[in-house]
Order: sequence, then structure tokens, then C-alpha cells
Amino acid sequence: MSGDKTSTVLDDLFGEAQAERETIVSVLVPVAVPTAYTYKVPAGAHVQPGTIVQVPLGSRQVLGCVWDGAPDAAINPKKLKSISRVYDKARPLLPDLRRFVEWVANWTLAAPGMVLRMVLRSEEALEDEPPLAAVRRIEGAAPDRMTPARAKVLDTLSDGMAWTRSGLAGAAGVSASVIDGLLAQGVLEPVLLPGTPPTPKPDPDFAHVDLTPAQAEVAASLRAAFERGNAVSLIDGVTGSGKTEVYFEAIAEALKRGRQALVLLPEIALTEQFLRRFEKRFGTFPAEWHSEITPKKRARTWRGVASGDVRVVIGARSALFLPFEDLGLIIVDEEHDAAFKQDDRVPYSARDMAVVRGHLSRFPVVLASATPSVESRVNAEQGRYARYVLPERASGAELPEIRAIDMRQEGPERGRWLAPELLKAIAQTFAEGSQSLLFLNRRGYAPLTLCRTCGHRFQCPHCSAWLVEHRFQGRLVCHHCGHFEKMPETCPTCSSTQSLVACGPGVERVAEEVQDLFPQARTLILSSDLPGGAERMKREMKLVEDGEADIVIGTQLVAKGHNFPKMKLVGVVDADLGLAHGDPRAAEKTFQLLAQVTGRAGRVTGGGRGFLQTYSPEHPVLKALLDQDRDAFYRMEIEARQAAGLPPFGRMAALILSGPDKAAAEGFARALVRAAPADRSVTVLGPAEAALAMVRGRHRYRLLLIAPRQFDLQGYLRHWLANGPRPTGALRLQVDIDPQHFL
DNA sequence: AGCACGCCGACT
DNA sequence: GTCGGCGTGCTC
Repeated sequence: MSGDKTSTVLDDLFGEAQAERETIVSVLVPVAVPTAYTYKVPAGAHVQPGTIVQVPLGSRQVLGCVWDGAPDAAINPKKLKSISRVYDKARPLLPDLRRFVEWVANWTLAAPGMVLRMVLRSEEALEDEPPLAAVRRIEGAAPDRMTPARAKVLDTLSDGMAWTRSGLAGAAGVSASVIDGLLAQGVLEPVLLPGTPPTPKPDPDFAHVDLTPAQAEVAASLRAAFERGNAVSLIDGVTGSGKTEVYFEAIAEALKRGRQALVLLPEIALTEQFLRRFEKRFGTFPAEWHSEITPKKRARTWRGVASGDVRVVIGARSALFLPFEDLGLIIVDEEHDAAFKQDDRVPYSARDMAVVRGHLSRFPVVLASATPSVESRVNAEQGRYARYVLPERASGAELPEIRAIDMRQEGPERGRWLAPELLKAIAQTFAEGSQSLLFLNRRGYAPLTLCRTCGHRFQCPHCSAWLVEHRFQGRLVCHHCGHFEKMPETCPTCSSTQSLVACGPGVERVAEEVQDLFPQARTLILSSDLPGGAERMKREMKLVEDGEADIVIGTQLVAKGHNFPKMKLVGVVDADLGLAHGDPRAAEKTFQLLAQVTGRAGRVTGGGRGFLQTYSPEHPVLKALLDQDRDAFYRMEIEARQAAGLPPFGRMAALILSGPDKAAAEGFARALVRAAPADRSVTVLGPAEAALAMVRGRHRYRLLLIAPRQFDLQGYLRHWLANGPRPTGALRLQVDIDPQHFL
């Protein structure tokens, strides 16, 4: 070509000009600073907004992301450092995700870099996956001696595929040393595989789906929501109504449209059964994402999500920050669950931020629950969410019949905890070969121990809560801070022996009573504090599922999602527990818990029965449960909150003010107090969770404000969001404020 | 003197 | 979030 020489000269000139005028870019770094920092781009490196880089920061190297907007030209050029590495194998973070990071940072009052940190949670994912060491049969080669183990290996390899050493040993049912032997003999050869092949894509048409007319109608509405862009739907269905099947249809629709889908679950324990159901419906497993995933799998999923190889993710709240290539749907299952809230570091509600992410990227979000949160019901009633009700069980089984047992009149004798009527029902259920569940939200043997002689009560030395006796462990335990001590023989105050008495029941004590009265029944305690951890829990849940236990005594973990097909009877040992708490959400939490736990009865078979042992059968929360009238509960609760001056969206309006400057934080607090009318000033108080946060927190001065009805917190926040800058260095919004009104 | 610990500001 | 500098107070 004739222009060869000229273009070379031009290139040189251009290169020189570039070298003289060094390029600088904004880089967001994972530290608590308010803005992106500025770095030089090394010659020859190519970066764009979204590119993931490594940069020097102080004395260390950190991950960062090239950010939007002009770099800060006011920074002293002598201070500027160079990007030390460009991760060109990793996909740049897309604009939608970057906007989401900024939105969450703005909302939670966290530094944007701290939110970015939640995105960059797998350093391994930024490199190409290292090749996998494997073995393959060498055509025609044979071992000197054929043994049964060797034959099994060669048989497994007969399809000509390469296997990993451990995978092959496992598949052939031999030890890995057999494979080493065959390698040494030159029958097998080592090969390198290019990482893991992508998992097969879920097939939206894999299974024949048989929906009830009610389910089909909701499924059709969810499919239609894709046409509306950013619609939020609330599936409000009784326990056993088949919400999962319905939202699976929304996932199928997302897949058919070539979009990715994300399912958020409140806790890891629920993923197991979800995976099985998903596989039945879509023919393959979704990718999993939560804190217990191994680094390798984590990296694979992160990369797969970014490249689009992974189509569906099921995960805990942190999955919300995965770098999806083209996310088209988020499902938030058990949307009422408090586990969606993160209280430390960046304090956010994954349910609310899911709605935000859907809004920013214009895709549908589905919230599902048998007991929706009050705020979601309000959002639905006020037209922000579409609400779909599934009032009946998909199996056709009728809902359990629920009865109150008035403990003032029909209670058990002294020192016993189960009323005669409940015992009779347990005996019947046992006789017909079905399961009973006794629910008591109290771990251990007894919540309080005292001395009969001198009245000494065992109290935690650190937090003034009663110490709970755990008889299996022979300990007194504080459920607040974890402090424990050995159960003493004598009273520490008056030294009397045989004088300590247990007051009130825990699950261990109820189990003792059950074993005493039904010695021939197989009883099982399900409580999170028993030794053996998650593995044991999984085993025992399976035992109950398979009908290997007759009477189960459990704490609140039995209320969550597990399917117990043989469970016919549920007895709530103390239905009043939780109603008396000072927590403004006590009624809601109790309603949800009791509705979920009684919903276990006869879920598959029908004919379930529930009993609530109570001293206050007239309490409106219990009445709503007894009457099977969920709407009555929500009506009552929304009215009660309005009367208490809580905001109409049903959530506590709270601000946590914190910062290094105590005077500034207090000054701002006083300004807030002045802004509220004189008759009901802003109350400055510290509920238990805020107090705990204060003790554990790194900030030195912190103040919790609950704004009463007169204070226009919403208006203030709206103004603040629109007009920046922050009133103090570190003002933190509590996770309980609903972002719906700001979208 | 030597160092553990907590506090505090800086980090581009 | 993490590091380094600095002051305090205690031990070898």
C-alpha cells in the first residue's frame, strides 16, 4: 500500500502525543471514600468505564472499576498513581450495574466503593479459568495385567472422553491409585481440559406443567408483566398454594425471551429442595450463589453470569450484586423474611433493592409469600404492585382447621405444658400413623432458673438477660451474647443444694414431657443450637420428610419452607410468645410465624389440624389466624400503625445518625427534633437491635431517631436525595425505609 | 527501651 | 476497609 510510510509516521506522532498528555480516568476503589479516585492509564493499556482494574492504594494493591464521569483534574498530578493491572479477560461491568451500585450507595448512605465491593466478591473470577488436569485412554494401549479394578476404569473410559482423576475414580468405583498405576503403565495419558464446560441451559419446555386454573391465571399475568417493563408483582398465596410452580412459569418466560433470571431465597437451608424442584421443571440445575459456595464454584458462576452462560441463579441476598449480562427477572421468595436485610457494612434490604434493580433495568420483579409483609400489602393496595391471590391449596387439600386452647380454663396441670385437648389430638394423630409438630420458639430446657431458697435468678454478666438452661449440654446459656457457664449444683448466693428450679418451658422440656407421655413414639427435637450443625439439620429434616419421626418438637426453623408430607397436626405451645414484645413489628412477625407453622399441617393430604395454646384467645392476631382471615389481620395492622403515627407504607421510619464528629451528629439530631412540631417531639431511643449495632459498630457516636407522624421524613429524604450533599459526614438510613416512594 | 493497644486520619 | 503513625501505659 502506498500510504504505509505516512501512516507509520502519523502513528508515531500520535503515540508521542499520547505519552506526553497522559490519560487519567476515574476508578472506584473498594474503600469508604465518598467519590471515585483518579488514576493514570499506563501507555498501551485500553480501559473504558466498567473495566475492572488493580490499582495501588496506600501501601496495598486493590481491585477497582473504571468509573463514569470525568476524572478529578484538581488532584495534584504528583499524587497520581498508575493503574497497575487491567483485567482484560473479565467482562467490564455494564452501565446498568454501575447505576445500580450508585443507587444503592446513595440510598444506604454507604460509600459507592463499599457497594462495588459486593460486586467484586470473587477475585478468581477475573482471570480465565485454569485448565483442568485430566486423563484419557491411549488408543490401543493395554496394561500388563488386567485386574477387576483396571477393567472397571477402562470400561468407564470406553466412550473416549477425558476424565479428571478423582471423577474417574469415583465413577468407576475404584481408588485413585488404580488410575496412577494405569498412567505409569502408559495406558492412560494426562491431558489438560479448558476449564469446565458450561452447564446445560435450563429448558423452559422440559416438563409438562399441570397448573390449576387459579395458578394458570396468575402465571399468565406474570408473563404479561414482561410487556410492561418494570412491573412488580406480589404473589400472595396460602401455604401449599403452589407459588413456586407459578413463578417457575415466569422464569420459563424469561428464558424464552433470552433473558437471565435470579431467584432470591432468605436462607441457604432452603436451596436444597429448590434445586430439586427446579431440575424437575427445567431439566438441569440453576447456578447457586451464597456464602458457603467454594471459591472455585463462586468464580465459575460469576464468570458464567457475566458471559451469559449461566441463565438462572438461585441465591442469597448477595446474588443481587452479580454482574448479569442480561438480567430479565428477579423472584424474591418468602419476601417477608427478615433475612433479606443486611445490617452490617452496607445496610440494605435485598427485597427492596431487587425492586430497584428491576426498575433501573426495566424488567419485572416478583415477590412471593404466604404471609406478605405489611409494607408489600400496602404497596399493592396503593397500586404500586400488582397483587395476585392464590386462596387455595394446589393439591386441593383443604386448609387446616385451627382451634384455640384457652390455657386459663383448659390448661395442663402445674409443671406440665401441653393441654389435655392437645395431648388427645397428638395421641389420635400418632395412632393413625401421621406426624405431629409441637412448635415453641424457645431453645433449651427452661428460659429462667431460680433458687427456691433465696430467690436468686441466673442472669448474664454481660447483658442482663436471663440465662437459659440447656440440659443436654449441662449449661446455662445467654441467648443474647452467647455467654455460657456450667450448670451449678448449688446456689451461688446462698449455697443451698437441690434448691434450683427451672421456670417455664423450652423445646427440650416439652420433648421431655412428650417422651414421658408417649414413650413408644419416635420424638425428635429440631433446634438450631443442637450440635452437628447444618449436616445434622439436613439429615433430621430428611427424617421428618420420610416419616421417620412421629412427634417433632421444633423452634422457628420448622416454619420455613420445608415440606413434611406426613404432618397432620401442629400444636403451638405458647401462641402468646412474641405478641407482648415492644417491637413495633411484633404483631406482624407473630402472625407470619404462626401462619407459616400452622400451614405445615395437612399441606399435602388435607385434614390438618392446628392448636394454639393461649392465655389471650381474644387477641386480634390470634383471632385472624383462628378465623383463617388473613385480610382481617392486614386491615387491623395497617390501622394500628396509622394510629401509632407510623408512616402509611407500614414501615418504621428511622434514621441512624453516626459519624466521627459527635457534636455534628448531635446538632443534626437536635435540628430534626426542632423540625418536628412541639406536641410530639422526635424521640431519641435505642431499641435492642440498634443498641447491638452500636456496641458492635465501628463508629463511635451513633444515635437512633424514630420520626413520629408529624415529621415529614419522606419529604425530607426526597429533598435530600434530589439535592445532595449529605448533612453530616456519615448519616445512615436504616434498612427499614421503603424506597418505593423514591423510584 | 520495647512493644501492645487504641485512636485517628489518609488513601487518588 | 485497611494501613501506618502516634501517644499511652505497662513489662522485660
